[in-house]
Amino acid sequence: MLRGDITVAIRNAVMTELAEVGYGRLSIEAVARRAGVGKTAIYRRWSNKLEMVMEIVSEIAERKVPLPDTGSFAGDLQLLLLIVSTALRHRMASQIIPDLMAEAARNPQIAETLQRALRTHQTAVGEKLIGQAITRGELPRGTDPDVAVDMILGPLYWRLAVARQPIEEDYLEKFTAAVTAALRATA
Amino acid sequence: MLRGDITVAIRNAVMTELAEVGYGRLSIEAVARRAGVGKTAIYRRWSNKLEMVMEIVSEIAERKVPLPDTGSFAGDLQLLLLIVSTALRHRMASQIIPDLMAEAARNPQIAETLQRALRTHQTAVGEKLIGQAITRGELPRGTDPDVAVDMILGPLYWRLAVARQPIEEDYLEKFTAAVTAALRATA
DNA sequence: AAACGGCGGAACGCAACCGTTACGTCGTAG
DNA sequence: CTACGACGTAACGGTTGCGTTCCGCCGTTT
Repeated sequence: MLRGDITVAIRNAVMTELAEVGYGRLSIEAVARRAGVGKTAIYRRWSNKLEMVMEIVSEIAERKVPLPDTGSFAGDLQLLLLIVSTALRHRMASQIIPDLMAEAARNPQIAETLQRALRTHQTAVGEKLIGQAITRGELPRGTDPDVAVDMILGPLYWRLAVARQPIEEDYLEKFTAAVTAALRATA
Repeated sequence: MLRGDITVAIRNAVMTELAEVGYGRLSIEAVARRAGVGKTAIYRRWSNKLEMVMEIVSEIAERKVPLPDTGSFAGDLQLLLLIVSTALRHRMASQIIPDLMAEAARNPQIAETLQRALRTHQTAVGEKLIGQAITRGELPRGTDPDVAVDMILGPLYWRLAVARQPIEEDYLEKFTAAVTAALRATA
């Protein structure tokens, strides 16, 4: 029986190492070193760097995020923005996600794993959010959830993970107003 | 005198290699191999992998892009979207940019180089675009160019470089309408 | 008490790169 | 015609990582 505490130590080490040096330069030896573990313990669990990283990352990525339902679209939206922006501010997310995204452009297996994890949540959240708003009459019936998701997550991701600019206090409010107006116009 | 054709061959090799394996795994030997050149030719020009990549990338990144002025905001916007989306569809851009972005989270020098190249263009385009529209009376005076840039580039980058979904015909139109509505609401 | 199995540690042969050096070739400037 | 300098090739010693193997330790199970 594989020891659970060792597995946990390895998982943590992989995530830390991933944030620090990225997938490309992540080495099994460094993971073992950081976890305070023999290489054998790792190879007893996974046979590859790729397999190891994918198993660990997708396990984390598939944790369900509770969908907001505050009673109004503006409330839902602001809460969602808050959740996403908080998540993206964390070092783990803001370093690991872009890194794996870049890697996904090269490795189909990474791409598939990531896309599944990401798109599943994405469309789920988008459709629920937009659906609720339409039911409430806050958005026109023809609103495109696809465009909506892009208009919501895109700027946030851009600003936090790409441009790496801070989000000031009034930004989220302006942004909420902008997105609401934008979505009404897509119908 | 260093031979120009050799320099060109190296530059091309670096870009190709960068797209193929990413910065983290890019090796001088591989660049030399691909360029059909000795390692000595490379070390005669740059002393580092970092220095080499930075010099080459920033040279390319700083090429000026003509700013659109079609006479109307909708026209400007649609042209800009077309330019950016075409650029991001190219393998070079869609692989190298996210890769360097991810790397920038770790390496301050890469971050600084990239940010300068990116933000310079970004704010220039944004301010010109928004400024023109305000002058024409198409957008209210208080329109925030900062938010505007995020609302324009964010979704595009997200969709093309992150989610890697195609952009259908009617998407750009819907998107143009959405952005226009969004910006009117940020004042 | 004995057997089992996961563990860390150490070492294996192999491969890739690093950054540097020495050498011989070849085109061009003087 | 000569001298220079950029070039490719090859090799250097050193480092890092791969994936594997063997060992001895130790807690659990039986």
